Amino acid sequence: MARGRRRGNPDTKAQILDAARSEFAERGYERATIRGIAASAEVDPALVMHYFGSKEQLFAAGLDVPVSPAVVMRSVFESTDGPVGEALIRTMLTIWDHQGDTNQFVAVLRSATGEGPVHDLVREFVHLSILEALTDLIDEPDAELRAGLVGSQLVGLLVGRYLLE
Amino acid sequence: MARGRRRGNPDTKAQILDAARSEFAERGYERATIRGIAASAEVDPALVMHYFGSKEQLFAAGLDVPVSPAVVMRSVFESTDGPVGEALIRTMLTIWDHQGDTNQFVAVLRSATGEGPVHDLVREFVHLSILEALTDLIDEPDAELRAGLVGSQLVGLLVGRYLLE
DNA sequence: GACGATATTCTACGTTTGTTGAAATTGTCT
DNA sequence: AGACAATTTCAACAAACGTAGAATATCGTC
Repeated sequence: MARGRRRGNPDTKAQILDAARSEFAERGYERATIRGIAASAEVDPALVMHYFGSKEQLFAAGLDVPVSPAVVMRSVFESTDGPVGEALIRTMLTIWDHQGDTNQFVAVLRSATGEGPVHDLVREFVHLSILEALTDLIDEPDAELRAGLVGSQLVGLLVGRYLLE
Repeated sequence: MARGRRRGNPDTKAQILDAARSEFAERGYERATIRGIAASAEVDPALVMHYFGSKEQLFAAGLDVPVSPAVVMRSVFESTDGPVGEALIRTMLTIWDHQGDTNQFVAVLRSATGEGPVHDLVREFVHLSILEALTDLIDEPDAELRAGLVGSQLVGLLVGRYLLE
C-alpha cells in the first residue's frame, strides 16, 4: 500500500469504528483482533492505535452510538397510560429488530461471547438443560412458547444476579 | 519439579478439572489459559493436554457437573400445586446461592465475560443505560427494585433472542 | 510556495498462547 | 523380575497478538 496520507478527506476514523463494531459483535471482544479490524477497514493496524490508543479504548468508543436507549425508554414511559411494562417490551423488540448490527445492546451482548467455542457451548447448554427440560415439563398446548418465556426470565435473573451483581 | 509419575495414585485429572472450572469462571474462556490452569492445579501444561486433548474439550468437560438442572426443575414441578413460576424461581435462587463456583449455570455465564475489560464495560453499560434510566422514570417508592425486575426481564429477552436465537 | 499539522504505512520487538514429541518415573500384571 | 501401560515433566515451536517509533505523503495556512 502507498505510504503517507491519502488524497481527499476520507473519514477513515469512522470506517475503523464501523469495522470495529462489526468485528466485536461477530467474534466477541477477545477473539476480535486489532489486525483483523484494521484489515476489514483496509487500513494499517498502527492507524487504529493512532486513533484510539488501545484495543480497550476502541471497544469503549464503539459502544457510544447515537440512539441512546435512555431516550427511547423515556419516550415510551411518557406516551403510555396503560400497563407500562408491556409497552416497553413491545417497543424495545420493534426497535431491536429494525436496527441490526448498529444496535448498542446487541453489540454489548455479542461482544461477550462472539462466535467462538463459548457461543456454541453456551447455546447448546441452555437449549438442552433449560429449554428442552422445561418444554417436557409443561403440560399444555403451547409448551414451547411458555418454556421460552420462563427460560428468558430465568436467564435475565441469572445475568443480573451473577454477571452484573 | 520431579520428572515422571508421582508416588501413590492421586486423582490428578479431577484436580485439573476443578482448577479449570475455577479459572474459566473467574477469567472467562478466552482469558483463561491452559498454563494458568495447569499452574493452579500444580501440574505441567502438557498434562492438561494429555488428559483433555485441547482447551475447548477441557472447557466442555468442565460443564458436565453432577447436579443436573433438569432434575432440579422436574422435582420443583412435581412438588408444587400453587403457581409454578414463582416456586421455580425461588428454588433456583436458593440453589444457586448455596452452590458457589461449582454451579453449572454460573460457570457458563461467567465463561462468557470473565473479569476482563468486557465485564467492566458491559456492567457499566447496563447500569447506566438501563438501570439508572429506569429508576429515574419509575415514580414510586420502590423504584430501584422495580427497575431491577423490569431490567432483568429485558436482559433475559435480549439474551434469548439475540445471543441464543 | 514554504511549513507545521495531520494522516498513513512499514518494520519490528517482546510476550503470550496452544500444542507437540520425547524422555523419565511409577504402577500393575504375569 | 521383567514387560507393558499409565502418568508426569522438559524443552521447544510456530503462530498470533498488542503495541511503539520512525518514515513518508497530503492538507491547510500564512
